[in-house]
Amino acid sequence: MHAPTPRQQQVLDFIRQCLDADQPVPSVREIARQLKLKSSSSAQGHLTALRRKGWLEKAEGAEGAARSLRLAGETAKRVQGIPLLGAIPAGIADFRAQEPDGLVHVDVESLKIPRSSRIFALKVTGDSMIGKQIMDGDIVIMEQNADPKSGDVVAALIDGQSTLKTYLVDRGRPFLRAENPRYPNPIPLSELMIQGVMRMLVRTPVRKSG
Amino acid sequence: MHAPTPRQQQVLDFIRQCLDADQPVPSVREIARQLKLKSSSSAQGHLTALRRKGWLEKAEGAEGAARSLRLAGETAKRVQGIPLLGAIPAGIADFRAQEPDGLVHVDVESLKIPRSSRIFALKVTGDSMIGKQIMDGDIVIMEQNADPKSGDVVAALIDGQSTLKTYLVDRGRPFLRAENPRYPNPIPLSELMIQGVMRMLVRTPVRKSG
DNA sequence: TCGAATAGCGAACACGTGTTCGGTATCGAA
DNA sequence: TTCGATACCGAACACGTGTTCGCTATTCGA
Repeated sequence: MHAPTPRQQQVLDFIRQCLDADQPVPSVREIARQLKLKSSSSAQGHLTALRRKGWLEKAEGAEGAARSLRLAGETAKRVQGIPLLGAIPAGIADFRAQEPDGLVHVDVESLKIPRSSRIFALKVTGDSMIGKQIMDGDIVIMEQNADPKSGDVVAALIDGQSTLKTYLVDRGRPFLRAENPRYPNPIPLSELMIQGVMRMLVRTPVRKSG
Repeated sequence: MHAPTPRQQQVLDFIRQCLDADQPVPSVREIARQLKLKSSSSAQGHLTALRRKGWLEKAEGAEGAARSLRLAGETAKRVQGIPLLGAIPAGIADFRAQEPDGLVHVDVESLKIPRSSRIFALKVTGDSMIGKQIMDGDIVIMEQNADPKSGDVVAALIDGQSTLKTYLVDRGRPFLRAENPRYPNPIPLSELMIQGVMRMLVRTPVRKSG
């Protein structure tokens, strides 16, 4: 990807400035006006150069459409709002009714999860997974209805409470383990309900003030 | 805010669908075509109704501009592509030249970082921060030029290598500590260059196949 | 029964807008 | 020197596009 020339950089800056100000993408003539160009074709030249260099894109099938340019690498489709459920008091049937505590925005594409899967997020409480470097306050993104592999972290429904455990298979027998020496020993996977498999972890450290 | 009628809901759905597919906002006639309307004015009617009810907005000063409608409540772009730098071989001056290994997409708004700050991402290698529950392979999002508070995780330039350390202040004297008993002891913060302060951590566990 | 809201049609106007073409000029590398 | 990239102008074309106007029809309360 070639670097933009200084003049082309000004075009990029202006476009970004418009988007940051929550304005629509500027039109060719708006760009020309901003750069004090007297012809729209001058701006057009910079735009085609930037597209050739890969800094700007058009959505597929939007050729000729107004204000349809896009800054490369800033696509929106990658990101989804994921419902953040505090603790899950009941089974999966209640998922729809469960009021999310908020939304977590995550680059879903990087997870490589099939579109058909439902995704939800949990806020971790307690240190039961400290051995897997999962702390109190972390947010885990879970894929519902996924097959866990041995070693995966899963959310399991135990005594009406959703808790994180490590899913392990030993000689063909699956069981769950809490990654903390203070917690009870292996739990045989009998009638437990696996609610989801962890696909991502997000931590936002507490910000000190002052 | 009045509820949209079923027909108006279809318009909203179509607009959202376009945005999710990373397409530009549909034009009046594109909406008409989608709803199988034979006149653009029909679609226009729904749009004005939706604007009156508060479901759609136009950016200030964008009256009459093409494709400048916006779903209400979806104002600023929450997500940004953050350059992922593998290891930083030299000082901050080289940041611009540093070719990013990729982009990490993160909900920047949740970080509450001022717009003026530069943000970058590092892939963690090694276990030097295991005591802070940071593993090999994790990605940390750093804010450049930020004031670290005691206890913050920072990226510091030591011997031409960027490494993660904990920043601590003891009796007014700042120093760095690696969160791993096997690693050397506290490092006095003399001529060290703090490159950034950790604001977020993202972990994507390795996916087993089969 | 009247009126407002909803839903739709067709036509037309006035610009907005992307795009193309031909032309001039400068600068640095081959 | 020639060539390509960069940079800009002016003009023009062809649609895209938002918007308005007049018209008809249905539905649902008041």
